[in-house]
Amino acid sequence: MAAVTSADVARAAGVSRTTVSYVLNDTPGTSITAETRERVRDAAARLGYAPSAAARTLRRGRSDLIVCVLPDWPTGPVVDTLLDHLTDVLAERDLFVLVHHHRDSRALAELWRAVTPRCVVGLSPFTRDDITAMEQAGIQVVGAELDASGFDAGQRWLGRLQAQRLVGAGHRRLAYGTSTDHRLDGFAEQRLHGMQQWCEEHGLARPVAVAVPTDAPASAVVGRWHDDGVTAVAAYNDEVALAVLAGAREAGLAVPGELAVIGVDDVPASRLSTPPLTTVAQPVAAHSEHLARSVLAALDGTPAPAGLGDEVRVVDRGTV
Amino acid sequence: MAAVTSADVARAAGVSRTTVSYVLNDTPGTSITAETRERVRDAAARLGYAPSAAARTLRRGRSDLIVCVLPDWPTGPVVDTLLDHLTDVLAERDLFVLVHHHRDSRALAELWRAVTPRCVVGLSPFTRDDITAMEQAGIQVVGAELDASGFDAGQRWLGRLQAQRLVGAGHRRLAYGTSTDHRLDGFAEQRLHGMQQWCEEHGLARPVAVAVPTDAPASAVVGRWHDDGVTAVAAYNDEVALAVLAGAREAGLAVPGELAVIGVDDVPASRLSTPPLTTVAQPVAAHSEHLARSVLAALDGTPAPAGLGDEVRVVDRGTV
DNA sequence: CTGAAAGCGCTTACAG
DNA sequence: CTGAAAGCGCTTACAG
Repeated sequence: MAAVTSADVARAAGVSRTTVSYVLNDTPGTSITAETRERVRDAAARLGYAPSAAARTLRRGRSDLIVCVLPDWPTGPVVDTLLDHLTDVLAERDLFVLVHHHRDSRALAELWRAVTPRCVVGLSPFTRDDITAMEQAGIQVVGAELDASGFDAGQRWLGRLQAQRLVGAGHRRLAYGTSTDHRLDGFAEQRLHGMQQWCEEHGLARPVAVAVPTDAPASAVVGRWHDDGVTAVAAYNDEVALAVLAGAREAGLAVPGELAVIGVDDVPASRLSTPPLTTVAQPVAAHSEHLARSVLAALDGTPAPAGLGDEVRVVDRGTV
Repeated sequence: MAAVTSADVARAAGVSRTTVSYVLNDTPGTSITAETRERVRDAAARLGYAPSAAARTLRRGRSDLIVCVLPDWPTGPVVDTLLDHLTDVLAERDLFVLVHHHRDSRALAELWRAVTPRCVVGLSPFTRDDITAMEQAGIQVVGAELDASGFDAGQRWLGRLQAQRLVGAGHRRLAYGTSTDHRLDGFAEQRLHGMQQWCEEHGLARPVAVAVPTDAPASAVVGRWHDDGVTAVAAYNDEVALAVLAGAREAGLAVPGELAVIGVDDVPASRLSTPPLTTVAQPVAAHSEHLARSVLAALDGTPAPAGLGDEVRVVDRGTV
């Protein structure tokens, strides 16, 4: 509640606001007596001076803030890693990362009335309108692929890889187990799509998606798959895969003998099931590095780094 | 990069900046011609005018931003729920929530040079210094218990409850399985402490904590416990409990016959193990509500809501 | 080596 | 019903 300004500090130290600013910002090229410096610092500390971020930002014409926009996904270790790395890298330039959990309730544009960051980083593609609004507000935009196509391709690749692995193990009749969390529909669609593409290219029947609740063993779904002659399931993620696995156990189906299962994410729990889960691991470290480099490139006006290779890999364990 | 200001809009619309501000902010009590209003809005849209958040904040003397400080914990569904609810509640007052992932690398105080929110919400207790710095910067502070004592008591309660449940099932020799993730040490200590307190109060041997890696079945640890005569394990959380469970299976110990296990969190995966995991569920909805109310109270200057009751409860399933 | 002054872009009494 | 002017708190040429 204080509201101590640089003028108060100046008065208390018996100098001008100019000097206060120079001292407190360590402005180079100004030689101010050690004694004066100390007087200023003392006064600032004594009064509990905290410069106004708004005034600073207004005057300098740019902010030291980077906002990272998180889509409406469940957060977890992957996003954590991304964010931590970004924060570390940007800390070296005295920049701060703040995270916005974007929900559809309010347009993103509203946010820029409350804060104008130097740069906005998106983890999923922005809409054209959002991009326009940010650019007009003088905000740099960095997206994991601004057009959705690269982003989607990455997702499809996961599905392709799952299909490939399953069929490589001799399966011909595949099913897809998707999540009941609708926030993930966009991903699930692309991953399923990739799997279907791959199957089509290899002359296999088109796999169908079934929603698998993850709050209980999915024995009913598993039973139906078995009745339909399905011998292998690609799951949207490890959580779904684990529910399928538990369902198979309840239904008395041998894994991988009677039903093969492959997940995505390589979460810690995937090593704990019996048998341990075969899954597809996403290259989190590479993604983090790429994102950080992209932001730096945008900030420096240098060309964006090349797109990420498809460094996704299958972690072979016991369910395929 | 544009840099369209309200002056540009005023010029384009043939009015003063005053009028632009009135129209664009729907300032009540000003009767401006419908025709003028339209001219202003048109000009703003045509030029892509985005008001400067910094100038707005500086002039009005307060920001529409709330920063939520997240300690260095792994994020997950619980934190998500908290944040989403807070964002929803504050959206009704045209306030925005931004999240700061706090890492020890930089002092929190540095952040207030880049942004000055109206209010900061902490999910874990702040240090005295941090609180002072925020108050001096004119920022309101809301903490889940500003002094750590209430916070710690809640954690200890979890440990007490686990002990109580285990002993209620007839066990006399208990062990504690803690996490290897050191970010959680603070919690783990308190939870263990609570369990030890309870045991002491009931004349039982003091349980010892053992770190349980969660990236593989914990058969070695389980074997040692068994050799020591331990018949029941309280786990730091479900992830640890699941590793213990998998270890018991590998070691050929019957659960709960030869080894009882109880977790904390009630994560989805806890329903999928065999047997399904007995665990302690934290009242996330109640916590969210309480946090949101606390922030509102701070904003309105009304008294803070009463502390949260200990609405933690045991979810009985198959491992005790 | 230090200070007086301008100006960042907005909002809001105050005049007319 | 609309505009000219002040001022939020800072930084930074510019003078001295």
